[in-house]
Amino acid sequence: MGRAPCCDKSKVKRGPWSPEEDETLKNYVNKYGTGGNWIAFPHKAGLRRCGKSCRLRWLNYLRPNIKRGGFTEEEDNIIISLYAKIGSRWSVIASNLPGRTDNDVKNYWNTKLKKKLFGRNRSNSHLSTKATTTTIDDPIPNLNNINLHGSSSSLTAANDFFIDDQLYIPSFSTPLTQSKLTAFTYDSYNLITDELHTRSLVPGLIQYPTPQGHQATNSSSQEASRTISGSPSSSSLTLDQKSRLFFPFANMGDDILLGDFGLGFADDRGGVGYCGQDDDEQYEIKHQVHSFSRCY
DNA sequence: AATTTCCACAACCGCCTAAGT
DNA sequence: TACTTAGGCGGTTGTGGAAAT
Repeated sequence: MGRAPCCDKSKVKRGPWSPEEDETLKNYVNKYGTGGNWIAFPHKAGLRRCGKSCRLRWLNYLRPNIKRGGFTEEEDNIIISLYAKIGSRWSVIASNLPGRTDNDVKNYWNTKLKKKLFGRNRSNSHLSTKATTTTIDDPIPNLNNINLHGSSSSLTAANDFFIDDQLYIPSFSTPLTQSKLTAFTYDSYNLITDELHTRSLVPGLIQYPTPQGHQATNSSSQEASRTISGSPSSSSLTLDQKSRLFFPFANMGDDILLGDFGLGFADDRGGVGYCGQDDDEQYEIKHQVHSFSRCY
């Protein structure tokens, strides 16, 4: 049995708010406040609306100091950076943007910013835009929703997808509108790196492998369940090498977004350092990092 | 000019969580 | 401790206007 509805849908008005309703809501809140009970609010204020609807209308449009439209470059960068770190937690992202609401930020991301970054347009709008699906045109997937499987033993085609038990790299052609993700397994690690280095196929990312059999110590069972197998030995790697991600074609100073990990920048060798203080922490972080994106 | 398609965004739905009892 | 409930949140849908055909 489902949850009881918060109000009788047949007795409340739905759809767009009229100026009169807005005025009634505003006047009541200005006089008496919200009363701390949105469910009882519409009755007290004389509105034939669901309490949730009143709350949303007030929070997103009628309360003072709401900014509408006209996102600045700086706001764009904050959204992009936070999205890469925490995914689609719009309320958290919005809390970092004074005057912006979660709904506004979410709509802005879905309709403009994502396209601005990844170049979706009418000609390719057939590509999925479902937020719960990680698609080839969305190089910063929501890590909470990733549940994609597939295997590939060699450099894959762009549409061959990945995730569990595999490392993968995003690759970029120029311009960014051609961005795509390319997956590879540990088994194909050498092949990939050789391809990247010798043929300069695409600007991309190389991640050093974790030692064979190493498992994340993360308490999350989802993360910990990602057992790495078949990885080449890393005994020849120095700690410095192990602690870096390599963007062999990045320019020094390039900003690079690491999904679920944060913002880094390429050093003079195109490397991006981990934040981890010790081996275990670095490996733990490594297991959490599943997406990468150049930030333009 | 009429129709269709696309886009932006307001609003809704349903799930989760914290607080109250 | 278990249950109820309102608030909060993210995903999705509906709608009006703009653009394309």
